[in-house]
Amino acid sequence: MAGSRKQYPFHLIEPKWQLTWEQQQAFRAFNPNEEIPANHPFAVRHKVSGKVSAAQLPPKFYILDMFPYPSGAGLHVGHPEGYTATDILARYRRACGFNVLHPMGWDSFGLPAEQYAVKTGQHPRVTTEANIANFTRQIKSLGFSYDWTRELATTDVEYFKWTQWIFLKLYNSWFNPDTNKAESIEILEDVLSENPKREWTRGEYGKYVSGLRTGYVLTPVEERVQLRRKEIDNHRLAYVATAEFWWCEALGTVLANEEVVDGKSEVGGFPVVRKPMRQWILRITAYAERLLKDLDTIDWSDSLKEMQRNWINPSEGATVEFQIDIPSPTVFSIHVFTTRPDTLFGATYMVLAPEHWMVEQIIASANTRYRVNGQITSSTVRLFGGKGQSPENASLVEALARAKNEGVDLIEVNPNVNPPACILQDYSRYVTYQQEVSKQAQAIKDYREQVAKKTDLERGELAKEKTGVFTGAYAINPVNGQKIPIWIADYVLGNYGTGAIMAVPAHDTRDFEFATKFHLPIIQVVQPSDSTIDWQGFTDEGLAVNSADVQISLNGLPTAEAKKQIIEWLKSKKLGDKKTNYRLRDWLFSRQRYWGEPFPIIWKKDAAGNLYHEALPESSLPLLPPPLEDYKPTATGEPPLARAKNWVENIPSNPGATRELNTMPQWAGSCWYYLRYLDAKNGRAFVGKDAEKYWMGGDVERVTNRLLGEKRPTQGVDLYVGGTEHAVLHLLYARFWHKVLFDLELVSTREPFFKLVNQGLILGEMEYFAFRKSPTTLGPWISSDELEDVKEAPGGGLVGKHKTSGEMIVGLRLPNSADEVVKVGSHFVLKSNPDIKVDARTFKMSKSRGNVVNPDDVLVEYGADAFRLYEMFMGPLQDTKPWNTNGVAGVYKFLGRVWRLFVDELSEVEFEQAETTTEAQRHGELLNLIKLHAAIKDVAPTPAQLKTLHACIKKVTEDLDGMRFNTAISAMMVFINDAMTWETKSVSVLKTFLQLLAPFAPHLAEELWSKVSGLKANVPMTESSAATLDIRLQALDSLAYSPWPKFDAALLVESEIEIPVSVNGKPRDVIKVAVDADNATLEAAAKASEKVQQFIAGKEIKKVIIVPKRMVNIVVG
RNA sequence: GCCGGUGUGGCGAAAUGGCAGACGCACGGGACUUAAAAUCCCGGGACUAUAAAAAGUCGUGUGGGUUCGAGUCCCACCACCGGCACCA
Repeated sequence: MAGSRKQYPFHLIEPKWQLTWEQQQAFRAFNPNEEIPANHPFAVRHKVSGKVSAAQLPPKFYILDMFPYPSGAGLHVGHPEGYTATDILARYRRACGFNVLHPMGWDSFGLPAEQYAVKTGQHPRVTTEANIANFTRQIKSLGFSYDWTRELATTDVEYFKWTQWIFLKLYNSWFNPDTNKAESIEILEDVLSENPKREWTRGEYGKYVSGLRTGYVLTPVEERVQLRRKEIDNHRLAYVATAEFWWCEALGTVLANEEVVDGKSEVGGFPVVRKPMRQWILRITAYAERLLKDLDTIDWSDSLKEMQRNWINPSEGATVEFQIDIPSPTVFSIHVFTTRPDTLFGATYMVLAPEHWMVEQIIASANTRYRVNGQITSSTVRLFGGKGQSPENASLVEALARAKNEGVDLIEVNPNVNPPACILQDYSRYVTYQQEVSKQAQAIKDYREQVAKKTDLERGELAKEKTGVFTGAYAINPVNGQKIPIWIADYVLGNYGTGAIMAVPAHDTRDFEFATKFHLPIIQVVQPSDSTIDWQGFTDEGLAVNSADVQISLNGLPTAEAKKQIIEWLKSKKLGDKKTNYRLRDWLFSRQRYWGEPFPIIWKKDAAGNLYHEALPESSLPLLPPPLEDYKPTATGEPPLARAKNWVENIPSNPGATRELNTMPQWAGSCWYYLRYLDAKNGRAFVGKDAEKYWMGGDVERVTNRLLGEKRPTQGVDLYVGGTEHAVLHLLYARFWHKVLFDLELVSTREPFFKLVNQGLILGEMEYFAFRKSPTTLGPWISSDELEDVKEAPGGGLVGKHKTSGEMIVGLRLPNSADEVVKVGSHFVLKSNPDIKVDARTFKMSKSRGNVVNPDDVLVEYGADAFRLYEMFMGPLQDTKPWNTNGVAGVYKFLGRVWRLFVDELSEVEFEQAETTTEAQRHGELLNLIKLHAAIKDVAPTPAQLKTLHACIKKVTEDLDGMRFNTAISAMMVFINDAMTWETKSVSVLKTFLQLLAPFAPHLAEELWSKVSGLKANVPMTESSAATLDIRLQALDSLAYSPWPKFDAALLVESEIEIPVSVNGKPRDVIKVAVDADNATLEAAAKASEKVQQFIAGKEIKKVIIVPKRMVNIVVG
């Protein structure tokens, strides 16, 4: 194809129209009360200008792309796939009369720019801006109708100022479980304050009041302040917790889980250790239920919704409290979560996660003893809750009294409950316990160390065998009083449920494996309905057996009923309750990076020396990152920001305080960018209220989409298109922030994205592989059908197992497949040796494979319109599909046919000659040399032409509504194939066709539109100045804003139609009948057919099925 | 293992339960040309049969079922792709 003659001068047409659109600001979207210039095509089309209210504007259509990370590699062919789809729909909706918002921006914080900065010392902003410039050039060269006045980058100071502002909103809010929404933290502050502004003692805030205001009256003031602060901080939507991370001493940095392989750093293979670090976390789990439920209100694909559901993953079950059997001063009971409370009778042991806080308590409990003889000692008081505690507590007084009376000599105090609880224990039992636990203490310690070294992967999918150790302690099964051992094992995760389980080995696969390995008892409590199934390891539902005690019996109950009854029983005994657990974890929100939004947080010390955090006021935003010379983390593992000592320690408003050193993750900026587009230049708010209401459809009056005539409200972004890689994280995080903003009445819709479509992946071109024995020594060829389990091999080839010999055979890629491969029958073989079949397959595009297609190259050769058209013609938007350069040539040829339908060949030759003799700058003017084709005339179209046109309008319109771009394009090809045969071509028909083509190939359509429009000088002259007139003329006849054509069904009606006739369901002939022929006529015509006669002659006709206008089926015996 | 999706020519694909393969690529043939490119026209599911045409049989991953009629609906299975994965 290279070097061949151009199908049409796209190299001149495309820049010309891109410049025109930019100068006209043709695709600017207007907000309510924004000044609309009278000569803008939007003003002309909708007859509005000046400042116009939301009610006077046409209905909105917000169509959004997932904004890209501007990487150094530039645009990938996958980006324009989604962008073209949204652009086609934006242009279509604009033609339909909507006020279309179609913006673009940059998700520009990110690791690559920072890594480059670490290497070179250059500020990441420099790289980022260069990359944005390159992306902008590439995207603009594709002719998308973005409103560039709303462009934003998450790294813009004026943008991340508001990202920080939203963080402050999260920091200053808490989730009230009673109202099921976020509320201002001020409410909680007031509830807990010594002198509340309101009386909060009753209603939903009662528990906080009694917990902190009345329960701690005896503690000193400064401690009360501290406790209150702790209570408040523990409720914020943005909170601080200490979590463990992989720390690599040699690299001086924290590593992500994926960067750690086999306990060593992926880069360099240095040792890594788990290190606890202070982190910011967002309380997304509070929204788990709403994030799950509201999925039902939005129009996303099932698979996408399912992915989100899986991620949140609710499981319904119950919590159960197990008392610890052994005397211990601080541990009284362990709570577990189970989805099978009905199997409680089968719980034969318990397992704690190795990192469970109670494990330490168990070890510690063996090393301390508290013995009292009815006397208050200093240690009793310390146990009780620290200095200042008073022995006046009723529970303690009573316990002491009983200890004296009953001669029991040990008191346990649990200060973890409020008020502290006391129970009596037998000292001799305690000693036995102590010995047992001490024996296990070393094993526990060793095991925990061993587990800490494992990666999540090793702990999870790679774990072949269960491991664990006995703690020495026992618990009591509440339902039957059985004493069961407490183990620790890493198959129980610390961060799910309560971090502890009741093990029911008979009916849980994992517990069964563990119990088998460690010889723990296995008791059947569920009977499978099919008695041939072994009950051991049976995890399905059945009937409860062996599940009775004096207090309750579940025997004979089906699982569902057994669950219900046991939960009721647990509830009545205050030992447990129904509970839904979510797999969703809180969102770790801080990163040890430079190139991210700094937290508007400072750290202070109170009088007692306790560190606490405080938010900076909104007025201090934006908080800029300090300039640095070295972007690496410090040697002590502090984030890079710690290098800016002056910035960190010298805070004018807060002497003595220090700044938070972490930054926000890349997800932060992308959580709300779709809101900023609505009002991108607003300096006073993250988004203006009117703009937000109009574009998000939050105004109740306007939720019914007038133009679409749909009853369903279209709230939020009307269409959001992007890749599946963001199916979970980005889309979940953004929904979470949106819901918080909704609760705080900062946005007016519950969900951000009403309709969402995932574009499919574009794979590389087809590659062919031939197999041979020992390829390095050019061994004999082996046909691919002699192999099985053929897989991708490192290095880009394939490897498979020989079916008979079992030998591993390597397949090498054939670099010149067109020359080396030929098709024979249903498969490909080597040209040089037709007995050898080759393997043909496609791969993901990747740098290492060398199969990446660069859009710039395609554009040079075929132009933007062909590129756009091809990406849409490849197949359904959502499907994964391989790239095929020949396919681009195919649609390019189609555009050439469109061009040749319109233009005069001689004038084109003239143009081409002029191009060779004229200097390059003046080439654009030469387009005027090209004349319209002589066959195009201002005449009435023939009925046949009208039929072809209206069939095309119908198909394209319906396909656009259904986002079936590939079939819309084939409909246009059908039109062109037909139109090429017409002797005279009506301008009106061709103009209408250009309107259909315009969303897909806007440059070519505009160029031809301007040419055919010149044919009809139907615009009346006015007295306006020449310049205005020129713009007005353009605006009046703007293709982008010309109303979308409507098809006339009456024109599509045929007088005669062909319908198939089948005999016994097999099609035998086609008959031509009048369109309104009745059934009798159809039947007669069918039977009269000669071909049909051959099959029905002499046979009994049992039945004739007639579907009017569709088919006739004759059933014979 | 669990969940979701997809299986149709050599390839990308199309078909409200009603003529399977529209449209395009690749391929083959022809026209134009000194020639090539470009363009225009024609032909392509497999098999049987035939000089050719007509014709027939089989065909939408596999096996069943519903129906006058199934790529489409139902049941079971297989393969591939994607997500989750010791989540109690």
